[in-house]
Amino acid sequence: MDKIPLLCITGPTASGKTSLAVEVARLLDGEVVSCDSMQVYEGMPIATAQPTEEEKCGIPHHLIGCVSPTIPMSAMRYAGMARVAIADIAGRGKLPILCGGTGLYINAVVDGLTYAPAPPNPALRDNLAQRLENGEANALIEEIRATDSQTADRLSANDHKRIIRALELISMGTTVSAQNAASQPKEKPYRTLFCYLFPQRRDTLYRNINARVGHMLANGLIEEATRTAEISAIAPTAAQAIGHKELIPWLHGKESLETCLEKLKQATRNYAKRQLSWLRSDLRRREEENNPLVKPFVLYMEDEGNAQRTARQADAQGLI
RNA sequence: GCCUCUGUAGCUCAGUUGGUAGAGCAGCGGACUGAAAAUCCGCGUGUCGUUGGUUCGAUUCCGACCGGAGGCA
Repeated sequence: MDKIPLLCITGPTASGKTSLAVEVARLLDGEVVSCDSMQVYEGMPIATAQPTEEEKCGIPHHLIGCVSPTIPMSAMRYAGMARVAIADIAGRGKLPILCGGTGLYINAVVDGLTYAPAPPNPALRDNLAQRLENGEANALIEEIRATDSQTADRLSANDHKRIIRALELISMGTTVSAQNAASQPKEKPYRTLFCYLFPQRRDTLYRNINARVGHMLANGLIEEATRTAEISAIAPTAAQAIGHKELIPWLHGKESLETCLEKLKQATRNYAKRQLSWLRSDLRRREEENNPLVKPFVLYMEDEGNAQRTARQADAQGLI
């Protein structure tokens, strides 16, 4: 049976993924599935730069603003939702276009990662966090080493999050290494054309980011942040979004608005750099893997006609 | 005009009891498999404001000058 064709568009924030996806969707009769850990949440459309109706140009978009911020999202939960959306779009004879900048979520979908039955365990996490506070990091790493030396070797004593997750898996009778080894399916779930949208120059990207913060401000970022600040039940996951948390010192009168906006821009630049680091390594890996079911290619932000180029690639790949 | 403080990495500042210097942030590179817009790792040569003097040797001590902050007039 033939695999569902999938076009994937990724790149750092403010690289122009959204408009590229819409243009390509119009050329190829597609629908967009957002792959963004924060755009899925409702109530924060400005900070997370969700596409507006005008930007969507009538193209249906999925998995945007559809989850309550009180729910903690995860790569696994997201992947499940995305698979349903992709199957639905393809079932209607349209081309699914996975578009977003959350690399881990993209891989969960494109590579069809599977997960051991080891859901987050809040009580255990609290307990371990407490022990880490008490400076037991090295002891905990030794605990990990007993069953999974490979992971223990790679962990830094400061990487509390990963130490906790490793022990969480062990408490469920598995390990990070075992989980990772088992997660790769024999075959990729889709026939994917994988587009990386990269900046040719870093300062162009940073200029876009700075400008975007200006637009957010003009479009009501402050009102949105104020509203979020009043929601006490917001999950820790959604609370991590860049855009609101940076304004809190100003809302509390501790910092000038100007300072907070600078911080916001800076946090976004730092984030974009991390994305680039992930994406470059992801591209390298896919090129080496040379899997016939996942074809990577690179586009540059500054180039004109990227949509046409993508459409031609999709055609050549038999995606349409 | 006088007095005091101050001038060290892109920014904020440490420091050298005289042997040419180091943190945080920024920036750059990397990692990342049920929190990922999160989390973690690595990378620090800069006329130590300028200019004279003392000294084997000054960014460090002394003088002058220039810039900044404050105080007294």
